[in-house]
Order: sequence, then structure tokens, then C-alpha cells
Amino acid sequence: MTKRLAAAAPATLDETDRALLAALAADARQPVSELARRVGLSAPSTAERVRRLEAQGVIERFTVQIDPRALGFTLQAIVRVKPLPGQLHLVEDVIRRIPEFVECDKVTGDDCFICRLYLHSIEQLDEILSKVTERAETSTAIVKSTPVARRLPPLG
Amino acid sequence: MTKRLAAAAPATLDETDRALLAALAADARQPVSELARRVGLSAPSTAERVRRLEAQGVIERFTVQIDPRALGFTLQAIVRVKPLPGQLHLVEDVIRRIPEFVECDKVTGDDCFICRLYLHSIEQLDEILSKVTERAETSTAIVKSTPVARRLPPLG
DNA sequence: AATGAAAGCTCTTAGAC
DNA sequence: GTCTAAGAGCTTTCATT
Repeated sequence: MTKRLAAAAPATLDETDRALLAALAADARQPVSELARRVGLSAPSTAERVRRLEAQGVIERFTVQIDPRALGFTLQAIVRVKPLPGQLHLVEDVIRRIPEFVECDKVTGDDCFICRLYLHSIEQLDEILSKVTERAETSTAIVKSTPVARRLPPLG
Repeated sequence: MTKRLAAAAPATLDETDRALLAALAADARQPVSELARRVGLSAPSTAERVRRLEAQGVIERFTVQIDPRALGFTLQAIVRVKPLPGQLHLVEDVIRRIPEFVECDKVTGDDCFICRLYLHSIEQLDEILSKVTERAETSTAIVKSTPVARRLPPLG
């Protein structure tokens, strides 16, 4: 399910916060001392701001971006999933339990779920989708390229 | 465009590498000393492995996961975009230049692009899509919940 | 590949503006 | 909310197995 409710009021970020987030997005493991240099504050103030952004919930977590191709996932697919009547919760569970589904959103409209799938081969697509097609109609698109890779939203 | 070509051969990860990646995915800023404790190695060996995973391209980058709701993006949409004849490159450029499109994949099939959009309001959806609809047909789904948030693929 | 010890940095805490 | 200063803690190097 959705991870948590929205914060009551949106956080307001100043220029320094924006610079900090951009720097952390580019390299989350850089030392506070270097972040401090980049944003033009002392190390303690910088550390304090990072903690505040975490406390406010702006920073959800620090994480690592994996390249699926380096792990042999040569194929990426985006699958729209429309559960058959009465199968919605079961379909959701099936998707959650298959680790090759690396992302799944429940959306308005005819296709209930939109999911991202990492695959080693085209045969594996068939194999994985067969676990879903007993309970849902699916519509699959293979990713050819990624004009915009996950990026920060505008921080204005 | 796509960021780079796939590595020649997929990296092979042992149990320790997998534990490291899982730990870094959960908190990319934790000290090497703590990572070392978790995976049961010394700090120097652990630091060496992290460097190797980066050099191999398995780790693309260390980054920060932002909560769009904490920034006032109360709405998230997934938009399929089908450029009109001859408008493909222009549509791609338009999408790339609008920062609210935080992700976009070019896919096989009728709908050329599948994009994720962060929005402050439903009015803003209209406003942003109007910049695309001169050159493409769009089909929009509003995200209601996220059964699977971005997660690591199987590391086997 | 991995380890331990030591040098060198980095982080945090404390106290002041 | 920010700073400097100093002690605590971390990372890295290197010799060793």
C-alpha cells in the first residue's frame, strides 16, 4: 500500500536546501564537509539541514541506484494489468511477491496497475506474465530507451 | 537518451555483495564501519567491495529519495504519449524540458512514451499536458497508491 | 581477497553570537 | 539559525597472511 500519509503542510525550501538536495541526489555518500563547501555553510550547519530535511520527510531515504544491465537484466518492460472481476487483491499480492516487478502503481482508469519489470530474457517475460494472466488481462510495452531517467522534481 | 551501453558480461555477486547492496539500498549514507559490521567483514574490505561494485557499474550512483508529497506534489500521474506523425523528436524534447516529468521511457507499441508526472494540483495537469497535446495524443492515469515502491531487483 | 594498526580526515558536540 | 574549536569517531593506507 501507500507508505504514509502526506505531510500536513508542504516544506518550504530555501536556495541552500535546494542546492543540498541537488548535491545529495548526485552523490548521497559525499562527506558533510564537501556538501558544506558546495552550499557555502559550515559542516555543523550543513549536517543540521540534512537532518531537518529528513525529519520533515522531504528526504525519504538515502539509497543506491543499481544498473539492471550490469546484473544481466537486459530487458525492461512496462506492463499494464487489469484484474478480472473479483481478482484485484490477489493480483496485487502476486505482483508484490514477484521480485522482478520492481515498481507498481495502482491507478485510475481501466488498467488498474502499471508496473515495471526487469527481465533477463524475453522468455522470462512469458514465464512471469503467465503467473498474472490467470487473474488479469495484461498489456506489455518493452522499454527501448529512457529519455528521462528518474530525476528530482522542481524544488521551487 | 539511454545513458550508456550494457556491460559486456553481467557481474557475479556473492552473498556478501548482495548483503552490501541491500544495506546500501536501505541507507546509502551509513558509515563503512557499520556496513562492515552488517556484512561481517573488516572496514577496508568492505570499502574495497563498495568501490568494486561502483567500478563494475552495478552501483550507478548513491542518491536521495525525495517524498514528492512533502514538497507539495499532492498528485502523481502516469501519462502515455503517442506523438503525431513527424513530431516524435519534438515531443521528446518537450517532455525532457518540463521538470515535472520526472521519468520517461520510450517503449514499443502504439504509445511511444510512458512518463511519470508530479503535480501540485489537477489544474496543473491540464496546464502541463496542453504543452504536449499540440504534438501528441495522451492518455493519463492518476496514481491512487503504490503497492510496490521502487525496490531492488533479485540479486541472485 | 582479507586483516589489524596507525595516520589523517571527518563528524559532532559545546558554547557563543 | 549559524559559527569556531576540540574531542570522538571514521576511513584509508600499508604491511602481513
